[in-house]
Amino acid sequence: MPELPDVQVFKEYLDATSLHQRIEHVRLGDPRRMLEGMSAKTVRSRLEARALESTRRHGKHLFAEIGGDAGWLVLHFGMTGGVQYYEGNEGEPDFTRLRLDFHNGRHLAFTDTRKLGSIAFAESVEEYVDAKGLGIDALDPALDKDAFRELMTGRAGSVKGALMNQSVIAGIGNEYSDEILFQMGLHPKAKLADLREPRIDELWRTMRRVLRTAIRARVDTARLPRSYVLPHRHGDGKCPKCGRRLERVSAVGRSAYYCPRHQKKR
DNA sequence: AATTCCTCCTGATAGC
DNA sequence: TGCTATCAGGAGGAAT
Repeated sequence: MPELPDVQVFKEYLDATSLHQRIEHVRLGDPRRMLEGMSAKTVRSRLEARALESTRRHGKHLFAEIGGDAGWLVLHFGMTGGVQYYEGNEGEPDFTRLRLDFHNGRHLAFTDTRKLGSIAFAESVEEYVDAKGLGIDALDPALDKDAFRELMTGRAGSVKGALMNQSVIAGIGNEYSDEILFQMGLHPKAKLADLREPRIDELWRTMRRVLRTAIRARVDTARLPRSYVLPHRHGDGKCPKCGRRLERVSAVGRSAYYCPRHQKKR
């Protein structure tokens, strides 16, 4: 669920709430395999008595720079992750997996109901991105039309599969790939090889437009343009263009929603 | 190289 | 009420 636009909103939320405050104490809440082998003690020692100084985002990963050249905290949100900054007397949110207690009595909670996210540390953003084999961020200015065309050329398989492949382009998941395909009029199983150059260019423009529009809407479905399928993407949702019932098909191991009238295989 | 299937996790929901 | 099955869909790994 948290895809590029959601994580961008989390980033801006951290920027507005959690920077430059001394971390007095760190608490972990049943993180189990979310620490990828790290001990709770390691997590505490890397954060306590320091502060978060800046943030970056790459694809679906959020990075927070730890003051004193102590590297970066890396958060991945899985399907149910989120962040919440709150006053001391409000009580910890449910499913808090990592909690930073700041000097000013406020707290930052990283919550994740299903624990499919992760907490890690990295020496630098580049080092982490490289180690994980992540592709270029979908909104990286360096991913221009030519670079995108190059990435999409010579690939077998579906458009959806390429968009969702984090080692090709980082940031797009099931929901936003559905929206991009809907805006393109492409079926979830449409093959990349069936797209000619002008359509690839259109895909690049559509991808960027959809992601930027979602960020501008603060990922609030009520604020998305009327022409977007995202708010209708569920069991008995209707196509915003024609009112027809959306269909569901399994594609790239996920449930893809699409309008059978507007989305074709090529 | 790409896709399918399985696993990790938990909560919401539907059906009996 | 309570049990069971299914779905949500990020990502890694194995099999195809």
